[in-house]
Amino acid sequence: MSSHITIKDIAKAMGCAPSTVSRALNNSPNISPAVREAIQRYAMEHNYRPNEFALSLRNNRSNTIGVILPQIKHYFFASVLSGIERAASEAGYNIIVAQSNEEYDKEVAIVESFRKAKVCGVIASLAKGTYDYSHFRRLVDEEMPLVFYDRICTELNTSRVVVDDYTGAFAAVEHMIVTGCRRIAFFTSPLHLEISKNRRNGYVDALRKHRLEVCNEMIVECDTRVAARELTLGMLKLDKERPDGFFAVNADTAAGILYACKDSGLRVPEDVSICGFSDNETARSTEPRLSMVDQHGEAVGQGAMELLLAKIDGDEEKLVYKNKIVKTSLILRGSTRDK
Amino acid sequence: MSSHITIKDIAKAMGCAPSTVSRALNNSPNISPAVREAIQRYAMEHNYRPNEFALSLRNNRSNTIGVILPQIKHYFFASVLSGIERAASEAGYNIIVAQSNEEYDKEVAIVESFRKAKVCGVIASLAKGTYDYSHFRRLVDEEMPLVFYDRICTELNTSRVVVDDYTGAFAAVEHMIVTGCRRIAFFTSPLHLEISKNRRNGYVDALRKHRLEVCNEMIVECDTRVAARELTLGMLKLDKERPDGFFAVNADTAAGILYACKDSGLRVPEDVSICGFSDNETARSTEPRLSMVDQHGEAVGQGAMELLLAKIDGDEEKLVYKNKIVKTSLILRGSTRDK
DNA sequence: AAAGACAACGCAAACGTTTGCAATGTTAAA
DNA sequence: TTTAACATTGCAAACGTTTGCGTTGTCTTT
Repeated sequence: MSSHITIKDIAKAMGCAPSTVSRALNNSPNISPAVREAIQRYAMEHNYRPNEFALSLRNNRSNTIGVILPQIKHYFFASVLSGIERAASEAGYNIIVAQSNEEYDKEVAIVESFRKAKVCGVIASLAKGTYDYSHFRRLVDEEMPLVFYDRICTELNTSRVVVDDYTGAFAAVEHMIVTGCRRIAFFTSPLHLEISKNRRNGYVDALRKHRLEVCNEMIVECDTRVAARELTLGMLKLDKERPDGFFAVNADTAAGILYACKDSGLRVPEDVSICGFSDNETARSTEPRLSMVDQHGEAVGQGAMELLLAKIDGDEEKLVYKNKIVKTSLILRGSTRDK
Repeated sequence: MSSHITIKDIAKAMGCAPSTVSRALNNSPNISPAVREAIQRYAMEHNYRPNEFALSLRNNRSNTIGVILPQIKHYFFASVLSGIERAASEAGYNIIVAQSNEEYDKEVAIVESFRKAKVCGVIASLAKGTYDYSHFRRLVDEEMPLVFYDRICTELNTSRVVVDDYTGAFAAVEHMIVTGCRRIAFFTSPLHLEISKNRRNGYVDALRKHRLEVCNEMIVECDTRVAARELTLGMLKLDKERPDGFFAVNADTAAGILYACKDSGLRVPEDVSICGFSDNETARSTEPRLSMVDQHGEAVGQGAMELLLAKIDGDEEKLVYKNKIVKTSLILRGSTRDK
């Protein structure tokens, strides 16, 4: 009883051929209005739903988009996924989701499973350990629409969505300068990463614009809370030369800095300003709460989906790759001073 | 060239019928070993992959499991999704993911889309606004394997995975008692929710076990940081009667309590102990960091997947519904005292 | 009135599998 | 040597669609 009605059933009931039913349901002009309406009404009444497998088999493509995330639990990626899901849902696509757990092998396996599932597009962010891109290259060779976000692959000609790291960092650092900071330290993740470079450039250019010295000792590779705490305590002992502002690559690091400052008896933001990249729950949970650069993960996800749809739908545009840069915004909270 | 090879292609190449190829690849005993091996070798060499659509069409079921989340961005749900993804991947299933955004209408639409996609099972957690369960009831009526997690539906006969709220709360409160607390307040989400009731019971029973008074003024409905802060400030003014311990329904609330205590000049944990339910980033970001009950979201996800697979695979077991209760664990950090 | 045009519909193949059954060929038993 | 049994393979239908092409039938045109 629950078994779904098919086009053949309708054809039998209406005394016509399946092809007629198909055309009627697809509003083909070759079907007389009377018949068409009768068929459509019957289909409606009997809650006809086309069988997706049959459609997929015939069109050789599913109605599905594959999404690869390095880690689902990570707030930024969860946000991106949320944005993708929303956009996909609006466009009538399903998404199948898989996480690489930052493992290259898993990433390769995922790509393979997506090919098997014949998804009609892939949205991906690279695992940290991925240096070989041949699995993605195969997708590109097969003309599978592919969009990278955040951790993009610069070797491949695909659309990309990235966060405006440079401008975000620039704005944050400039805000600290304008509100009185003169010696701003920068805690960064490894500088071979694209995002680190861009954020560093933003930091440096903001200093230069305001004619502040760019001092190499102020730029340190440090992106965990524990390390940040230690490092900060050391830097604050510099007494006269101590930083009066910190710009951190992520919220955890910023939190470590914050607590080190408080331990050192410094007031935040009166004595020291702190600002970080990548807003998340952590930044909203300290006291004072941390001023942060918001990456707008959901916008990234939505942008990726839009680019992907453009490639899926577009015909001649299929070969044109576009980049989208999602603007960040500076969320001012208690760890920086007001103007 | 990239177009995949089919069974027919192999048949043509080997000079036999497609059915023979099919049987050979499926290791049917009716095929002579020589032919079978030749075919398998050919298939292997030509990287044959069965067409999933054709399989799905024939079997009338996809190789996919639908997952419904209230909010992907929420840490607990992201953790659950991560667990589901891992388990599904190991079992060879794809997952399609959709979020209800706590909206009833969206949830209904998702269920419908899952039916269209003919997923072979559904894992779901209810949206807050869902009081009518007919969309899920339809799934059950159609014998679609269905498992609820966390926000379960008690009206329907399905497998369920829940967190052991009672024991988790009991353990947390008992720990505070054992380490010296005598007046413990409980900040809870609305008590009509199942989880609230269970946690309250754990709280009450722990007090009773240790012959402490259960005082109604100590149980307050409050589950946001801002409200918690206000409320705590008020309670701490009770001077002699002030609480010396707080148990909060979530991390945000616990953070609000923490900062109110510090504002009041009380030391945590020396003067006041604080413990919360649902560990997440927030709890790891305060100073001191918050002792929390960890819900083991990934275990919840994995458990849900296991129950679902049991229903999908099991034959006579298909109608047996099982419950799984995931044990919590108490993570002791700086907001409670040691024994 | 005959022929052409056109509207409306049906036939059948195709997408890639699986599987019940029939059709071979081979071997063993009588 | 005949027959039965069995191993091996092929045929064809089925899953639910879509679509090119052929077939009707009606209407307009000359």
